[in-house]
Amino acid sequence: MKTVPRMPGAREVPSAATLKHVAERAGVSPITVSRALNKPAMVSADLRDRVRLAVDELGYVQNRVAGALASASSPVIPVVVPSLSNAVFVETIQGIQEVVQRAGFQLLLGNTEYDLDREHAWISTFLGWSPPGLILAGTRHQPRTRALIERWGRPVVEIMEVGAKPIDMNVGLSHGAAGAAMARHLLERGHANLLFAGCRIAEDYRAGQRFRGFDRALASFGAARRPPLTRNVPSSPALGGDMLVEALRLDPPPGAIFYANDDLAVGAILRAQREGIAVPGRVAIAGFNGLDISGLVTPGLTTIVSPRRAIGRIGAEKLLGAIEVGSPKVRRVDVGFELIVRGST
Amino acid sequence: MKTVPRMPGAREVPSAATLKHVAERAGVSPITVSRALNKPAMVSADLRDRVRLAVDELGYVQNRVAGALASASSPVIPVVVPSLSNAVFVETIQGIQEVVQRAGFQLLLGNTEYDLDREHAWISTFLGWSPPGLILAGTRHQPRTRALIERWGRPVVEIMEVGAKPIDMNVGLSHGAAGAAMARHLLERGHANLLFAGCRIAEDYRAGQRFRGFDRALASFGAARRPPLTRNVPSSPALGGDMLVEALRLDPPPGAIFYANDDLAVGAILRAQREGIAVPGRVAIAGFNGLDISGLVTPGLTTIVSPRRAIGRIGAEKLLGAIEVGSPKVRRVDVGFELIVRGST
DNA sequence: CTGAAAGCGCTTACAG
DNA sequence: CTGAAAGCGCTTACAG
Repeated sequence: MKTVPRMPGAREVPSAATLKHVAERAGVSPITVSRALNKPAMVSADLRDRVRLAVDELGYVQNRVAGALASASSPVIPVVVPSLSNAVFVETIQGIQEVVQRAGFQLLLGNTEYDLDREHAWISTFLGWSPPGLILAGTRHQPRTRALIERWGRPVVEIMEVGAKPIDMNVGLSHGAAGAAMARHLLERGHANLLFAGCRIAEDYRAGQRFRGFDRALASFGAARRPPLTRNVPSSPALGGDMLVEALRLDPPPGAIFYANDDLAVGAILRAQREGIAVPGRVAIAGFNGLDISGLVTPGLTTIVSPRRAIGRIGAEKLLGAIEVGSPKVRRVDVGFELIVRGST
Repeated sequence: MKTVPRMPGAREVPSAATLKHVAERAGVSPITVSRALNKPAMVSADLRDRVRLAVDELGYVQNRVAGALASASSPVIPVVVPSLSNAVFVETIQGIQEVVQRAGFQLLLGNTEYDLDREHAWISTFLGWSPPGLILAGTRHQPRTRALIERWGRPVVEIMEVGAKPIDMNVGLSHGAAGAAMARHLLERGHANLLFAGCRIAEDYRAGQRFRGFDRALASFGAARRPPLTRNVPSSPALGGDMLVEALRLDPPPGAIFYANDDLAVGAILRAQREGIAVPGRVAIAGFNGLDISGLVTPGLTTIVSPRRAIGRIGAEKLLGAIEVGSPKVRRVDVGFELIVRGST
């Protein structure tokens, strides 16, 4: 392989074909090659074919970095999420991926592990890539993060929950309303001493919003309220089972448990089954998210379906729309939720 | 906000602080600012502090694109996987993320949906980002893809299965050996008429390797062999249940079913429970992957644990090692697997 | 430990 | 529909 000579600004790297080489081979200018590749409609069919041929012959791979520097915009969409352990975020990312990939963008993924300092670091790094827009899970950020994004000035979509004042656009659902809906359902079913159980509900503040919506609804119905049962480790089915056992030792024992998510709730049902705890006879169990497996356990899990794939898709579509034609009229989309009642309550 | 004047090569964009602005403010040269940020050890503590201060005052965000172009290398690690629906790849990605993030790299994620044309497209695009290395799930690629990567010449790790001839480095396990181990176990338990059940085992060729290892082992033990039960849709717990029902209608009905993965197998156990099918009395059930939930269903699922998080971690570590100090001696790591015997067999 | 010069490989308006 | 010139914001060796 050829190497470029050592000169100021040069590095010792096998020299790959560049636009210039393709242009020479096709007998056109580099500009024409650039257009044939990026805006084929602007180039005559004849030249387009000659360029295509030269590209194939040379095995030319476009240098996206140079393109991004020259155009001050990269074909990437950064997505910042708080966790990958939770299937919800993975499915949301899939929804985003579906849409942005079709539009020729790549996904840059940042995982904050529910740490707002890390969120700031990710966003700051990502902005250095000159992306045309940004997708963030959540509406809670540090003030400096918000300031950074606002100064930056390009389109942003905050997804998952609908929040008080979005930075730009916002797609999600009301977790407070979801919690309230579950409280009403459990009371209507005649359960008493309702308990909320979740993990890290300070960091996972959407779970906290569900708890507060749940708790306020209990108050409004005049039902007994109690503090949530919490653990400071990530959710898992095994933990949901442990928390069930712990909850049943409380005095009075809960007549129903509303788990912060289906991972926990499914684990509770499996544990109940294993230990012969009657559900919902002794204790009713409900979850949140509507994971596929919630319908397969016995009894089936009553849960609330969060349309997370749709959140990803709609969020990405709004972002792409704003990138292409400027920010839209509708800044907020509440995708709602659906209560699915099954045997567990 | 200020905008730059319209000139050839310039775009109408609010002008953000650049290295030059930071340099002016700190009273040093841009080179020094670059070093203070990227190689702080090369700069005196005094200048480092002045630069830091200027950076904060101006809210300077490093332009990674320009840095990548100048240095012919981006701080990104592209990762190409065949699916995100499968928890296995998500956990592998988490293992990779853990390691590369600590080293200051970002993850570029490509999902091929088990389509090798899309794999080629992703890799081709990713190479245009000048990454220092590449992580690919799988060892099967189109010849043109292999040629592209080999010409490129930087470190590559192929993960998931140990394959015949890695492009560069390889971390995974032998899926054939895993299939054989499960066949031996089921035969030792006295089960007969063993059946393999999976989805899309042509595209998901690692599942195919498990089947072939399983099938060859049956042959070597003189046990009855039969074609696999397959479906041409993605795996899911619900589908595993359906396939159980279908399998039991075969003549002769299987004494044990080895599912291609735990998603299917867990679904089969839940369905068996719901329909009162005795496991393992009427039919034994086994899976592959060792998902957490496999230990929580009743009966517990016999499965093979694939150390996927470790595969991600080790793969990323090998890649970073090769990026820093050149390709290592050990090109292949077989991480092995573990058979976990529970009540379902 | 610090700096001046050159260059990375593209794309952007403008003119034709 | 096509092209010449300038510039994007950094980093790389080299010299001091």
